[in-house]
Amino acid sequence: MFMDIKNIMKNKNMRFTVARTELLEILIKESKPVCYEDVKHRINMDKATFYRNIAKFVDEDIVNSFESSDKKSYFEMKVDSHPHFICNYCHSIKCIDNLGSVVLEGYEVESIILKGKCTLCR
Amino acid sequence: MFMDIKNIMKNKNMRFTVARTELLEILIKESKPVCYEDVKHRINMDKATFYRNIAKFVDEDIVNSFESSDKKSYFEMKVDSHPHFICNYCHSIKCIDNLGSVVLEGYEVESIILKGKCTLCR
DNA sequence: ATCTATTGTGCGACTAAGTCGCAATTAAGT
DNA sequence: ACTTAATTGCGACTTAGTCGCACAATAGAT
Ligand SMILES: [Mn+2]
Ligand SMILES: [Mn+2]
Ligand SMILES: [Zn+2]
Ligand SMILES: [Zn+2]
Repeated sequence: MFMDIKNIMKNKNMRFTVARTELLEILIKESKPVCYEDVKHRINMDKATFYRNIAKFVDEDIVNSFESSDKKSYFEMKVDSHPHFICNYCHSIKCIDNLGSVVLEGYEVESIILKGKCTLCR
Repeated sequence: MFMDIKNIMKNKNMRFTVARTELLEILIKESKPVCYEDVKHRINMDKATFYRNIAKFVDEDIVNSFESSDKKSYFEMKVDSHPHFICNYCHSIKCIDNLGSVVLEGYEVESIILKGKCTLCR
């Protein structure tokens, strides 16, 4: 795992730093998308450092991002890309595995977000 | 149309005001989701007035809302609800009509957002 | 038509997510 | 070890959206 991150960095021509290692470790371990607040709660990382590294990860296709109904951005590793359900009422985010593939002529669909009322809220 | 808005307000037990009429007229005429900036560009309406009225419309199920990749909220009349495609690169929003219905067991899906690369950006 | 209770509007101050410039630090190749 | 370019952390800044409050407008009663 430690070695994995070092290799990812090498492949993407990015320097192997403590901040990036800690951030990627959280993203890899976590099974849900995380926001800056989530990361800050676990490790000491500056806002700017977080957002700049995340932007680079997104740029390098390592990480996916989307905006939730709580007006914050959430981030997740891009491996095993899947849809997400966001509750408009409690703002919880659920990863969805059992949804047929959605194809849209002319567009390159990178992520799918379903919004509505979750199991607990209805 | 003018009468329609008055009736909507009556049915929802909301006062019939100039601000609400102007805002609903824009939402009804517009064929794309709009943000505050879009509305401000067309009429003189205070931010607080806009967001408070929009929140009420959303609450009363007249209007749908979602967050775009430009970190702004967009709003659209709830009639003829349909999915939207948001480009992660140019942040354009397209209304999608030709997509099969998505059903998710246990959840009440209110809106569907597809994100990715639009026709122009790829 | 006027009066009154209640709701809506506009303004300015505020909040909070995210960005930017800059000086200090660190990674990585020689 | 040395050098150079990339990265980090800090504080200032930007901007979408919220809040409190004084004033204005609505809708119903008289
Ligand atoms: Mn997920
Ligand atoms: Mn639409
Ligand atoms: Zn919920
Ligand atoms: Zn585009």
